[in-house]
Amino acid sequence: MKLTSKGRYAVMALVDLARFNNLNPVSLRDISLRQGISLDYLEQIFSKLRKKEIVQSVRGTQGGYVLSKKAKEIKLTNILDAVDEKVKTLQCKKESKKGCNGRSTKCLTHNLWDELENHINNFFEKKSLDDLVKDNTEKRV
Amino acid sequence: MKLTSKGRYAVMALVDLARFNNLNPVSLRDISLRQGISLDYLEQIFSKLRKKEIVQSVRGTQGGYVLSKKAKEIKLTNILDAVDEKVKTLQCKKESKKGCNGRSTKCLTHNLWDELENHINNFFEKKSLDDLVKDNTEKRV
DNA sequence: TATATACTTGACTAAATTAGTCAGGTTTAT
DNA sequence: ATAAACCTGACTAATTTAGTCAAGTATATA
Repeated sequence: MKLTSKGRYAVMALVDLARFNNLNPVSLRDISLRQGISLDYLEQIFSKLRKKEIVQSVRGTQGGYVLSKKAKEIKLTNILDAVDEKVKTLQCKKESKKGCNGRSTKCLTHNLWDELENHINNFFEKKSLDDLVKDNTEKRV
Repeated sequence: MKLTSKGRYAVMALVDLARFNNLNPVSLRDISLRQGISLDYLEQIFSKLRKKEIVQSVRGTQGGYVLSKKAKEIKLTNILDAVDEKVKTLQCKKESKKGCNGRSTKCLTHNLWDELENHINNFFEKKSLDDLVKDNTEKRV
């Protein structure tokens, strides 16, 4: 089980953005340089973040991205959701009709994966972008 | 982020095994049929479980597998560890020397992934095979 | 208004991982 | 003897990941 780069990058980029957000739009180029993430890849990621209204774009020179909401209101769930980085533990949900509907001996562990999903999502619900920025500034002070 | 089939199968198979463990060794063929998992794949999985001393094999006719310890003493961590289904959130740990050692602005989110790892592992530490078997028998009664 | 900066979009691809299959074994109860 | 069951290693198709590449559009500013 792993968290993929796309999800990590999205969070890293947004923390970076949030720290400079007060003043001007932040360009992907800057984020790319600071965080060491490919610019082209960042563009893909921000396209998704924009569609989910987590960031807003400002075109043209001196353009870039700004947060659509306050950092406190952006939860990790929102970010990871936006880039399709969901927690998937159950296969049987997809093919809902077959097996795993309580009758058969299959999916002895159905409840377990549900619990796990909740457990993880709970973590993501609690953490806001603001929490992460604070964690970081505290550490450097 | 997803839990792969190997991990799910390992847990499913062991819950199945644990339920019949009292009497005789349980053959992979039976587990394969009951849980709908390919026999060949189960053999790979059980090879790993055996190496980590979670199960013991009994060869020959009427052979199969038995738990090495009591179900209460087998935690989910142990199972998932055995089949290499660890929680991997951080890439930067691998290439330890580069970046992410506190100096650079990289890895603003380092602590976050650590926290997440702990959060998930905590869940796996608490759950024992016995818990899962009980959950299941309770449900059917 | 020319131009550089920066966002926008879609197609493409190499590498890695996953989820197995396949083909051969060896062991042992009956 | 023989069938049931474990044991091992090599192989592979499909999927996912982590990008790259190309060709734009929008706009601040000199």
